[in-house]
Amino acid sequence: MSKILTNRFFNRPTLTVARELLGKFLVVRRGKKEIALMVTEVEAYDGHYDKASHAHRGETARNKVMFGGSGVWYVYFVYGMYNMLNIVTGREGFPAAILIRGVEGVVGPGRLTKKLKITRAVNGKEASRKTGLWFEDRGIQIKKADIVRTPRVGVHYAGPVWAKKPYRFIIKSHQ
DNA sequence: ACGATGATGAAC
DNA sequence: TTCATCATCGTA
Repeated sequence: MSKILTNRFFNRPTLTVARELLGKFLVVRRGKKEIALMVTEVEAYDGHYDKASHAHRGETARNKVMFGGSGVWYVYFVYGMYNMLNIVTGREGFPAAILIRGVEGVVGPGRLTKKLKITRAVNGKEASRKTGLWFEDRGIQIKKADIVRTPRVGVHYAGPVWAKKPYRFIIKSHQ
């Protein structure tokens, strides 16, 4: 039995959602087929005060969906090559999102979007069946003891404090 | 260790 | 309008 995750799930503290997103399934529909892969690695970007977050310098054309309601995709293009897939969390007006860094069999945020053909076309759209890209709870529970937390990757610019925050969550058996 | 490759945002 | 930077990855 599987349940589609909605605003109800994402409209909570970002770190809580990040931890609970491990073990859930990212589902992408292509034609008649649905591909479901378990989420194994994520990173939280939490609030305008988070110096590693795009939202730290205020709202811009790129990051505006982070400031909106939760349960919405935030996809941006970086390094001239890669789309990064995020899901917006927290209440409207509070800029936060979770970067999906890895799913079963695909490690790395750039590889993930490339392999699943996820582009900025879904930016600002709801994570739902209608969009063709969503999350499901398929009953798998990841125990706290089976989760590793580390600093986030590639955020040296955030300064010593924020670069070291343990906002990256990985399923131990997938690290 | 480094280059690919282009959008972004801040400075000018 | 220019310019440094970038929530990365493949090749070496």
